Amino acid sequence: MGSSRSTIRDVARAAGVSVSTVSLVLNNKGNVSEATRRRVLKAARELGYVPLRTARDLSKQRTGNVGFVLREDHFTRSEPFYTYIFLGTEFEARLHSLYVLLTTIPRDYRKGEHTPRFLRERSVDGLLIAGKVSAVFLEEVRAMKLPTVLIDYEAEGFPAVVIDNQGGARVAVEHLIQQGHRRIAFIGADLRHPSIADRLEGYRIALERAGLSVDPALVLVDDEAEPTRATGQQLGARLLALAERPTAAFCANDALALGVMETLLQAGLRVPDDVALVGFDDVQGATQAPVPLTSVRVFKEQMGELAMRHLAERIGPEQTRRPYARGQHTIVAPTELVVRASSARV
Amino acid sequence: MGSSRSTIRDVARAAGVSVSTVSLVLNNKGNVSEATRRRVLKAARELGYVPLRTARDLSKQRTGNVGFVLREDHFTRSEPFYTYIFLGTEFEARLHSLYVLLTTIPRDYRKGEHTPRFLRERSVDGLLIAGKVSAVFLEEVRAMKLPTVLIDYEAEGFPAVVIDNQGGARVAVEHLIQQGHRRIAFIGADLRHPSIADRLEGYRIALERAGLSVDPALVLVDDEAEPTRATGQQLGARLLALAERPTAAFCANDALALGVMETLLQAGLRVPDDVALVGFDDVQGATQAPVPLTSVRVFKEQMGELAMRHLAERIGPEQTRRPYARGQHTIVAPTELVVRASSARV
DNA sequence: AGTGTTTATCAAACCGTTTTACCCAAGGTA
DNA sequence: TACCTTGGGTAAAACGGTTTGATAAACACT
Repeated sequence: MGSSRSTIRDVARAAGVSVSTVSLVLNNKGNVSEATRRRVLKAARELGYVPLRTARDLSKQRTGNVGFVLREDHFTRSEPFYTYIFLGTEFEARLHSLYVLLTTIPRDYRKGEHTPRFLRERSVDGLLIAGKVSAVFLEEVRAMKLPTVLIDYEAEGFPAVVIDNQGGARVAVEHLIQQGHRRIAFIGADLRHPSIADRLEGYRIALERAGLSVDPALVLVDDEAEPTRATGQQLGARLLALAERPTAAFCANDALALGVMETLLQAGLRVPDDVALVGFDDVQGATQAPVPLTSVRVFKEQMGELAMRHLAERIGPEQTRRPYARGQHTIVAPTELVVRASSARV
Repeated sequence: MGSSRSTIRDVARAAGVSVSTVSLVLNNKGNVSEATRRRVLKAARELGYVPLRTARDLSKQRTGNVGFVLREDHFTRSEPFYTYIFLGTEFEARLHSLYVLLTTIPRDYRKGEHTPRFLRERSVDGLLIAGKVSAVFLEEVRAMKLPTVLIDYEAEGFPAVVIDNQGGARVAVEHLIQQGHRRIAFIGADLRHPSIADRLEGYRIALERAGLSVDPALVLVDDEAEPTRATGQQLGARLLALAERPTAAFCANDALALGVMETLLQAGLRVPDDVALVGFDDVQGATQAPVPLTSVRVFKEQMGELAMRHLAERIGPEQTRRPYARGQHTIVAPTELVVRASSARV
């Protein structure tokens, strides 16, 4: 009936050694003869021994948890972008024997009021923050001196894992150029968001490298709007109204691109024949669009993995916490262009 | 500089009492005079004392965690149904001082291979399972004798929190009847899914109560398909082909309803004038449909809360674990009809 | 005054690990 | 032979709480 789980003492008794020896074996530490090591491992296996986390963590002076924070509106939006990132962190966490505590914070974060519980209770060894969050929150985190890694966002003093926005955009636009396009529009929203600004920069670089000039009239941006489908529809209308219409458009994200596409199709234009379109993010809806959308794919799980790995390195084991090495701070996750019908050869 | 966090001993010293007394005060236990109680609380506050979770949990012989398991494809689908449920559990967990460990399992779960880590390591006190999962997994869980609550799914021997599918469907159909409709179709998919079967049953009951007979020709079901938008489009076509067309349709979920709507509109019919539509779930897309969709709203966060509360009761404190009381097992979460344009008065 | 009962408090044991400091025997060196 | 090392092992001290059992003081009742 040996119902309740077995402890390290049981293993020690079964193997005929001391508790400390068992611990040493199980943690690959100290000098243990091959013979004893085997006896211990055998006993542990036979008893189905699994160390108790709470005991181990208490002893090791750590919590064994990391927090994953993102804005609620980001988490619940229909494109599961951050959900995939979370899954990536969860996957990598296993390799470091960490548990991930996921929590959301409101868009308009107020200090004490919304502080995640695990921060108040100090029951995480490190923190992952996904997406743009309130500066107030970042301040609070900074003050806690907790190892932290940002994902898909950047802020002074924090290491981060970000999309290669500029590179991805460049490749996308180079693709359009290669398809023979010369008049290529940029469709964007709020440029204060670093990702969008970087994508615009990638657009510029691609044009310049190809010896094409950047026509300001073709940079269609609504600086007050979010990069949504609705915004895309409006910008699509502006594109239609242009005196000299471009033959292609690179959109800062897929939502915008799908909005533009909708407007164009409704106006009777054809994609890609009249206007070719390329988006960014490769969301689920990209394949199901009326004209499947060429887009820049982002490896979301991979970003989560990279962030978690980086965080785990910072956390331990054994105050390995190296001094901040400026420049090694930001990890850039690669992208990939996925070509579909919306940019087929002219 | 008192850098490292303060312990219960610091508080005891500051308040001039023993460690045990501090513990008693902080847990509202035993007899403590009002004077000492205040001294202790004051000291704790001034030192910013927060009990260390690992220590507390080790001592209390619990882990302080509960697991939240759902299928990966459910988690990452674009309608954030389970995401909201998760948020509900997270919210309620705070009240019980529990942490929620979220993990996904694959659709085709294989025993040892995919077992969630926290189950192997036995580092949860209880388990929440959301949505349909592999029977193999449920077996494994059953064998662990871990307090468990299912959400939006049912299985023999497990308590569950489920949507009031039948009641919600009934109210939806009663609404259509009240609008003057007499020929009302049912649109559904795989009836093996209990929710869909229950919604069909609610449809039947509403008709019968109103003295209307159930016309088998109006029950449009594709038993081999998933309840998706695409399926809705096909069923919409079948509806159009009907000799005597119904004036309204109740759809087993919003995805189906939106598919039907698309087909109807493309065929030149008008909603609700020619055919009124009602869905179920009240997904995000319901408001943004060409004709905003009347739907049965499900309180997802609330379902999460209910499940977590129930689980917390089962877990403890103090072996409160009452013997299973059959009948108290299933908690039915209420629904609410949200009327929009798709079912406006005829 | 003596005897139970209740109230308020505390010392010590305990939870299951890791880690430290120490020990002993064997081998190597001067 | 006397004196280090070193390899292999252990007992005991953390880690920071909770809970139990004992105790002293205050109170109530004959």
